Amino acid sequence: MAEKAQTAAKKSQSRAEREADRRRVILRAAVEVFSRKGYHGCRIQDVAKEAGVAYGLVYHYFKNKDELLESVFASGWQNFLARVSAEILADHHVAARVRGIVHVAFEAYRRDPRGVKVLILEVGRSPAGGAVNRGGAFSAVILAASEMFSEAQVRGEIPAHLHPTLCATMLFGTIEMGLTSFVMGLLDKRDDEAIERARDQVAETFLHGLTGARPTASVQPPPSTGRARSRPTS
Amino acid sequence: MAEKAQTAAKKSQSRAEREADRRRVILRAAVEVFSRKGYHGCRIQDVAKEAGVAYGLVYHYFKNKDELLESVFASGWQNFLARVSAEILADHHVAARVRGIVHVAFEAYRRDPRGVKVLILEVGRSPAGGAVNRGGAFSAVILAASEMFSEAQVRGEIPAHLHPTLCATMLFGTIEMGLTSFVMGLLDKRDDEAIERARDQVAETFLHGLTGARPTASVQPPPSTGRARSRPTS
Amino acid sequence: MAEKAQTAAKKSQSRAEREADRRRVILRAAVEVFSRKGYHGCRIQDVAKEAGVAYGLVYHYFKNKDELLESVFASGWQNFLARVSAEILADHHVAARVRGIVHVAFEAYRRDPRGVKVLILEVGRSPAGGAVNRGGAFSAVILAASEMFSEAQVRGEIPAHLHPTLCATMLFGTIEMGLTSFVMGLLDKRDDEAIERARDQVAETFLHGLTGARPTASVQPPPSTGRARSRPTS
Amino acid sequence: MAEKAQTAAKKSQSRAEREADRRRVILRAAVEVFSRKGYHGCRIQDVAKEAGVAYGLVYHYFKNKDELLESVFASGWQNFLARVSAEILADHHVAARVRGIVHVAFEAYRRDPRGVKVLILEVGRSPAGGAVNRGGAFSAVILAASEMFSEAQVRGEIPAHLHPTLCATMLFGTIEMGLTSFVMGLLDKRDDEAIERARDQVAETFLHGLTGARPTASVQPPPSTGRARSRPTS
DNA sequence: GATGAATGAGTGTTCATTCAT
DNA sequence: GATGAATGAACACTCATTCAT
Repeated sequence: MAEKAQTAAKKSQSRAEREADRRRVILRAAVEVFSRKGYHGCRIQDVAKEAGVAYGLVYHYFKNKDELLESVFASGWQNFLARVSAEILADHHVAARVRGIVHVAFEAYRRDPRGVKVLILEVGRSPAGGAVNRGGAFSAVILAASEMFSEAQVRGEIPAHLHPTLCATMLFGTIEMGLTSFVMGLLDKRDDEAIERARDQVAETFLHGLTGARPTASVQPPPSTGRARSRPTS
Repeated sequence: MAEKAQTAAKKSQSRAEREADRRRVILRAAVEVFSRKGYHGCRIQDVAKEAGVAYGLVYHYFKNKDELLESVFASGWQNFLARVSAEILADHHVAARVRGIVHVAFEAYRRDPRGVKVLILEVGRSPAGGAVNRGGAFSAVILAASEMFSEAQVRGEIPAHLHPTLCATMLFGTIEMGLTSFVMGLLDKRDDEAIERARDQVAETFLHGLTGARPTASVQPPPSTGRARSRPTS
Repeated sequence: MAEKAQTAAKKSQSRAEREADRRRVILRAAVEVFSRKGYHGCRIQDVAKEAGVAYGLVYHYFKNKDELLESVFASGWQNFLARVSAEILADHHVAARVRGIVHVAFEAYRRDPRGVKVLILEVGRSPAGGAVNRGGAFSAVILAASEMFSEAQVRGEIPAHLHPTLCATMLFGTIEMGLTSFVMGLLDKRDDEAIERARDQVAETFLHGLTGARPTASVQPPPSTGRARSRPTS
Repeated sequence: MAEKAQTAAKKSQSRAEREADRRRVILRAAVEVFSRKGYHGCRIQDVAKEAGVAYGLVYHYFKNKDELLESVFASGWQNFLARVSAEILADHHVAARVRGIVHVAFEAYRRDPRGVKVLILEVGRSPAGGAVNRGGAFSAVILAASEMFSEAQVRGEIPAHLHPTLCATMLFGTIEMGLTSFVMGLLDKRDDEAIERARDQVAETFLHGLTGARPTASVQPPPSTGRARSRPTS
């Protein structure tokens, strides 16, 4: 009887949780496979094999291939988006906020290079109007960052003649290409310290320019709190 | 007589030239279609229709779809590569050279936005090891730029602690995202002046940073010669 | 109850067996279609339609068209090969063995004229180095038969000046053309007795020559055992 | 003027003759290519390249690919057919006539192995009703030979119980497979003496059987005339 | 829910044939 | 006549999606 109860408990717990697990496993596999072969270069079969589940099961959890990619994107992006938004909305000098954003991006890469690769290579570049409506989400960050820069101009933190949107895209462009250096093997992706140094260089160069960039203490405090004070601004 | 001359002219371009034309027409059509629907989203049929030629003719000039994309890339990239290389190898202060590179990139965009779009969205981001071995060509520019920055460090033009390769990728990342702003409609792609302003902002921000960017005279001389003097450096 | 049993039976053959059935159905359809239109003259679609399955299913069971033909060949040939080999290796006078081989061939034809037709017309004659490596299997029989004749020479059963390999090819050539007479409609393929007479004539003519051929009792015992005794040799 | 006349003469001669030459060159190339890759395995392009003429020229001389094959067949077969018919119609003992037929076949092979290969592998085996209506021509020989054997039965030269048509097909089957031994590399195709020995064995075995075959003088007189007398008849 | 066989529309590619020069 | 670019129908093969078990 106890056994039965336990089994029941186990199963009742499973019902909801085990399914969520399955879903996560498949999503994870999709990230792996997408990052290896690209969205168009892989078949559902590959994802299923990678996840260790049956072919058709993928369709139990995801309506179709596009939705799978969108889910990959959503699950990866949401997290990133939330963190970046937090940095953007923080009430710091724009330099600190830029540093925070860069920090978040590189931290995401350190934790999940594959996932970042897919976000960068697959989702980030699908042709406009493509299946994955990433434009919206991506634009959202850009817009938020634009407003941040706009606000910074009002505060007199950055020159008024700069186009805020362009500042925003440039920021993410610099970050992205910095990460792409690792993704494409131009820099050693397993060297944590190199990642940190790259992060600092990206932030400082973006802020002070190639000619005015200054070295920073290589180890930064975690991006959560009190950063603004601990990092000297401009 | 004029008629005869014309006929002669027409015939003189007959064989070889007209074929080269056809090839160019198809290549051009491929750029159009790729830029609209992406490489995977379009069929050879679409390219043929766009070019106004028969289905099979595409295969007369290109071995297969992959080679078509590669040719699109090659024909677009070569030009760009040559111009960028010229800037990189110019014997100017690094700031002037950076401005030159940015100039070339935006000029390319102004002349052929579609082509740049394809280069950026399709070729530039195909998964490593993909059919289009763009890695080589792309890496080549990065390396050349890296050396430029390395040299600039020796000359004391930029700080020694910066990683030259990272500088290079950041530069192209900034440029690319600056262009992507237009490609994705974040900025108005038909406003030539906006393009020029964006160009200047990209260059100046990259050189002097967000905080130190200064306005520039909006009209720049062509990137070929005498730029170093006419543009105040750092 | 009977119903239940039937259902059970149906289910007991479920997984593996039903798939093997499908495979066999497709293979059979391929034989039909190949025999009607030839390998090059038929499309996968035809095979699918003949088999009553969906287009893509053919590719579920066979890697491609070539493999399909090869499978047709293998499945048809293996059986025949085994039977012929048994005759070749039997410890009888060479005349008995020759009769056995002829018997096997004609029997195969009687059972499955279509299959034999495909073997003869399609597989047997594909250009050397073709997709279907039938050469190996075919050569194997020839070689085995050659050795049989060689051995017969040692035993003094046939003249020493004959080239054993040539004897072997001649034997199969005679058989094949004998069958081809039916395949091509020179003789009536539905007349079982005609088939038997032809079989005997082939064997006797091969053994004793055109000039020395003698009539044989038209009905032969099955080729398995005791033949050597029941049939007078040379 | 003389020059002109000569040129004219040259050209007037050419007009008809040079075209016939071209035609022959293409036909010859077709034989080559068919023998190498088979009818279905080669493209018109291959034939043109082999012949050293332009792509489209093939279509000036032959209506289409099928007609090309048919012409190959016709040009090769006609010759053979005529010679075989001559042998069949000769007023000799059937044994002499059989020897003559075998002789003709092997002679054809010695002169043009490639051509024979094509006749055997391609034309001889296309599915009934195929593009190449070889059936008619082939059947014609078979029928003629059948009548020969029929007549021989009336004369008492061979047993009455044999089916004349089957005798005919067997004869050609034996010959064909004998030649196939060379075509497929089972015997050395460059050894002229081996070819002669094979020829004799084929004839003698067919006539007197495996058990009754007797050696023959290896060198035979040319197959044209007076053979009947010079070759001892059974 | 889990499985993988079954389906069939879609598409790259080939190649016989035509035609303008 | 000679050339080879142009045409487009035909077909093998893929793979997302469905469905019976």
